Amino acid sequence: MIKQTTIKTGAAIPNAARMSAEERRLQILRVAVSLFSQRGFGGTTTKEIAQAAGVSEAMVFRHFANKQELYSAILDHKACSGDAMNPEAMVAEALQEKDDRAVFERLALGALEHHECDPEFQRLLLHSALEGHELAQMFFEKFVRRVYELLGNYIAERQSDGAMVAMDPAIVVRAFIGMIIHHSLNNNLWDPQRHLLKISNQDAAKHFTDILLNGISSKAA
Amino acid sequence: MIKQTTIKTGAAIPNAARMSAEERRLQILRVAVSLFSQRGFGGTTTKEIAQAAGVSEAMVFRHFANKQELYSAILDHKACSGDAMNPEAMVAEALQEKDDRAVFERLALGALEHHECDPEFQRLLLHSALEGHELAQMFFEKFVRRVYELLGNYIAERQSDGAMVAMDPAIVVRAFIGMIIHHSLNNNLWDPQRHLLKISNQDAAKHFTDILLNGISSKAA
DNA sequence: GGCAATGGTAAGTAAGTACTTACTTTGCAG
DNA sequence: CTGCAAAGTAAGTACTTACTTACCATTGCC
Repeated sequence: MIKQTTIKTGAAIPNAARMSAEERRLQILRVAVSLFSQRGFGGTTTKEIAQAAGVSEAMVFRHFANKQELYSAILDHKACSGDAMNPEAMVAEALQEKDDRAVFERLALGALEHHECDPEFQRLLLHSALEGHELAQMFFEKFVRRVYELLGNYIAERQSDGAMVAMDPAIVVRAFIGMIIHHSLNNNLWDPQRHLLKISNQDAAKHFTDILLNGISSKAA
Repeated sequence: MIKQTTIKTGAAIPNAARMSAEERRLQILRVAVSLFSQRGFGGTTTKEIAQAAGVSEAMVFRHFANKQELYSAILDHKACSGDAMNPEAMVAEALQEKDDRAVFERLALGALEHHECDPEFQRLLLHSALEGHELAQMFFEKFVRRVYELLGNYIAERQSDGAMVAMDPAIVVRAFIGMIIHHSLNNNLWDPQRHLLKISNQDAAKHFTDILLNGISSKAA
């Protein structure tokens, strides 16, 4: 006869097994990511996090000293566990071969795919930027700045090659990043049903690159 | 002898005069705009709003039934009292004359200037979009959609004129709006010190239009 | 000058909020 | 089997929150 576990208290899932500390920590982190990205820091209560994780509130505070530390742990986790967080590696060979199209298109596609398969990240980042959290600033300094330098240097190089018209590279980078980020933001935040524009990431990356590299004016003009 | 008003209770400014209902309502609205744009809906307390307005909390609730209504009133006020909220009028003549440069540059400059002189608006809009407030959706439907249609139709027309290469107009619009919005967002949110890019609105509008219309590839290529 | 209407407040209340304490259960090494 | 550390909880605490009530003060009007 199987010894029925005494279910006095309502765990979220009846079969919810006892977890190791690390498992539980990660699980709390995961549900907190989801909640914070939906409602922001101020809009999410520790009680909700605990309920979503199927544990009591006390467990949240055993694993994280306070709400702020939980929030920081999340941003740390998200910002550092970067899969698509290494732009240099992503376009290294294209840079060497001076394959303009490959450089821009690959970067664009990388970003678009990343935002698509992890939409929470963008929301989380926006929330923390609006709330003035230091880690948003850190992400900006550590990642965005690098992309500006990487792309900016490449553009400067291609300009002196005579392959691109003279213009502050930073403006070009801003224009290109703007297309990509704004497109992701539309997909994730403003227009998730894609009423205004429904397009695959491949096509988006291709067309944004087309616009940047070739412009939309006809060659005949 | 001037009859000294009995200052028992601490109004923010000692000389704070008694206001008419409408004045007070607008004043509360103004300070609430500032606070909500800084901290968001959940992050702002009615007590803070009252203190910033130099009145008791009860006054806030005399003028607005509850916090949500105050928030709605703000978004209403911001979205409707549109000065730069009429894109059609802004570029009407340029559209008729088919002056591509004027159409895009004027629209860009209008948006950039608006975002610069009213940075709270962008923050407020982002907060409400993240929090899923219906008025963010409404703004999107009422304003953004109109810009897409306006610009999209114009681009389609110019394409059939043979003046622009064939490409889904919506993609072009998204690319262009992306440059502008993302630039404003950088200036207002991510990089207010302009470390990455310091440029006047005129130059930004001009260069973004350059990139969109002409592309950055040299004509010699 | 009296007096109603209106601008304004102090002091609540009930329901949260983040966070704690004191306690119970469970797996597992010896 | 046993004891003990670690996973877990119920029931708090001290404080804040949105919102209310019952009352005061100033103003313009007759």
